[in-house]
Amino acid sequence: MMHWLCVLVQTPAHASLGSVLSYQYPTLLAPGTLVRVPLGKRETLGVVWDADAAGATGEVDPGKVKQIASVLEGIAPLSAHWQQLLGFAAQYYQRSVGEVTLAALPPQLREMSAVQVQRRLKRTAPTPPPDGETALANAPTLTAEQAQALDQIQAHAGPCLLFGATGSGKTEVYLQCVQTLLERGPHAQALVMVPEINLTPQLEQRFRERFAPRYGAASVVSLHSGMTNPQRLKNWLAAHHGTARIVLGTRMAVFASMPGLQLIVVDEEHDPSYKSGEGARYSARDLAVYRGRLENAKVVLGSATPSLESWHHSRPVEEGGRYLRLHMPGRVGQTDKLPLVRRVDMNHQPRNAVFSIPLLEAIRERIARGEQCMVFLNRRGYATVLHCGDCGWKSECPHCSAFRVFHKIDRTLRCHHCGFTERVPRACPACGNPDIAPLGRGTERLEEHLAELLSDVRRPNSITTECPNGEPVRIARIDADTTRLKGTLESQLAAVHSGDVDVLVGTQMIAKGHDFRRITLVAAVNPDGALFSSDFRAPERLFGLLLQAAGRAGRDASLGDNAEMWVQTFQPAHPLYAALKGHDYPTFAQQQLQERAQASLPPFSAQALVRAEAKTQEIAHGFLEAARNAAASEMAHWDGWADIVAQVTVYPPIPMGIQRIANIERAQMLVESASRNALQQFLSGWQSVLHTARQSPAGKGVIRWAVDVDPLAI
DNA sequence: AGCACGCCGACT
DNA sequence: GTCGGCGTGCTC
Repeated sequence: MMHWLCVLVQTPAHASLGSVLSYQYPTLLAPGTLVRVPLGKRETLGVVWDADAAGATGEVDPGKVKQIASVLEGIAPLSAHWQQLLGFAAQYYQRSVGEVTLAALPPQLREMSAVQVQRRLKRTAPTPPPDGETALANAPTLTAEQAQALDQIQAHAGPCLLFGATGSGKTEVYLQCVQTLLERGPHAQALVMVPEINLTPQLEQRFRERFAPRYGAASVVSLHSGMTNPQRLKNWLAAHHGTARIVLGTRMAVFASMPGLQLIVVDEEHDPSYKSGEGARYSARDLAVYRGRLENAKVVLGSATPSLESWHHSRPVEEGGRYLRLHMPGRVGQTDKLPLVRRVDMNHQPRNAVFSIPLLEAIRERIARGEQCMVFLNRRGYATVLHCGDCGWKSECPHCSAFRVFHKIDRTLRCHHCGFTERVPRACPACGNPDIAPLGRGTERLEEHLAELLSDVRRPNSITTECPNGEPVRIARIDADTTRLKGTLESQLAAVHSGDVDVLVGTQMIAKGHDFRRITLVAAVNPDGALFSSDFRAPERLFGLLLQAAGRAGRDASLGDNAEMWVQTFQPAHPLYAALKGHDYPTFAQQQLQERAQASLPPFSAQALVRAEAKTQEIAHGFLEAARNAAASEMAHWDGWADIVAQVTVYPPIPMGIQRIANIERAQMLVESASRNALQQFLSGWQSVLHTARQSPAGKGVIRWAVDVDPLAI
């Protein structure tokens, strides 16, 4: 007697073949069992999802149903909760459940036969028994504020938003939260997520120091895409089998199989890195909240500048809030004084000045005192564009609708979108004028400019004396260009820590996570751009970035009293800067939420985006337009769909911000609804319409299309 | 997505 | 005469 089973396989989202296939096996396999199945001419990894209903009702040709080739013995079936999480993610983000599920498993598992898996499992040394007797590494005593936050987290059933200023000691709260939880039972597990791979090593070190003495070195593992496939498999298995008690990782870790999961921490929850940009465009933060409710695990979202979504969800319960908001305004073990925010009105500065006179003066003073400064500019390279004054030529990228950036260091013009790189022409390629000039400035030019401005300044002899020792000022630059090689970021950061650097110039890269103890001045040279961006989330990001940057200043108590954050702006009266001056996120958030409510923007509405790529803008537009029309003309007449379609607005397609990248034209179309539920239902029905449109003449020439639910950038 | 089959140009 | 280009079509 053969049992029929539903098995998930990895099929692309838009393939005509579904991702849930029927197979046979002599014995009934538990849902969640990993198997190898024949698919076409090859054999592939599959996940048993269910007993086969389609087979039972005769929807598939019985003659076509093949047999499961082998079972991956030794790997326990994935839990029902895990299946539910992946089912939800697939449905919510409009992808096939097979694609999402197989993508959530370690890549190496997909390439291993049952025998190889068996060998691999045997090779894994039996984990050393946890020595429950050894004392934990000394945990610092919590401040009253931290202790209170911890108590409330323990007592509260739903998700918590830990709103804590930079330096308020959020990580210590996470650590102790994890600690209490691990002591609750020998199988309890915690998941801690951070936005970037860069941040995992220091986090791992901190958790290891605290927990390895008691629970063993194997109790803490990381999961992120920077690891080798064998490492990832090893750590995934450790999480799946429960030997790893603490899993640290980036957004992908939200899918880690953790049978004893009891706590999920999402640090820097506002960070856009939690939103995946390809495949299923999931938000690991949102899935963490879903998963927490599903598995009855505690969820802690932490940030000094929460996303407006989370802030809104943590409004008082009486107003409908669903998260508990916990405020930690103080800075631990440091000066209580927050850096003073100073706005420089650039309208009253010499025209085209990059550094205002007072800012430059302030930087000089700091250097003379042996303190460090940090200067931000969110644009790498030397100049944003090369320009010919005679004929008006500009360094456009031939493959993209964007300018190539001038990199002086290797004298190249580089497109930051497609990577196309050429040597800088000697003369204007259009008219031969040898006098082509750089326009706009990036970090490279800023570094050079600053070096000129500070060429007369000499470093002090040591930190303690103010006598110049004759050495010129040292300026370092950290951005994606200087850290391309692995390990360079670490060595550059070390140079800053050791005090070898007086001024650090960089992109937002330097604002995140790193504690520079001797930096007392942080300056944003030209942050105004985000105030006038068409992206309604730009102010939120800017505020977060500036506040985070301000937090880099004065982390050393002995120097903290004069820590300053400088903002050069042409809009000194802008409410964003006013709120920044008061380090007042709540006021800023309230202003923003008011604007969003008035404009019916998220979180007061739900959005999705359909993006299409094609050889021409007309094709991309045509496809989107066809799908849009079909929503109004066809879907509205489907039985019972009129109401749903009526609750949803599909806006006309528009070219994307950067229309063309690497010779591919891109267009997008916004879908909006006051009801998240209606939007969800609409999208699930619309999926087939989009498929049809892709097949129809209008879809001819479309290279790719994708739905992005809850998009971060529009 | 893989991996076939399938029909037209330059090589031992 | 074959090796090989990537165009369309199928996979429980």
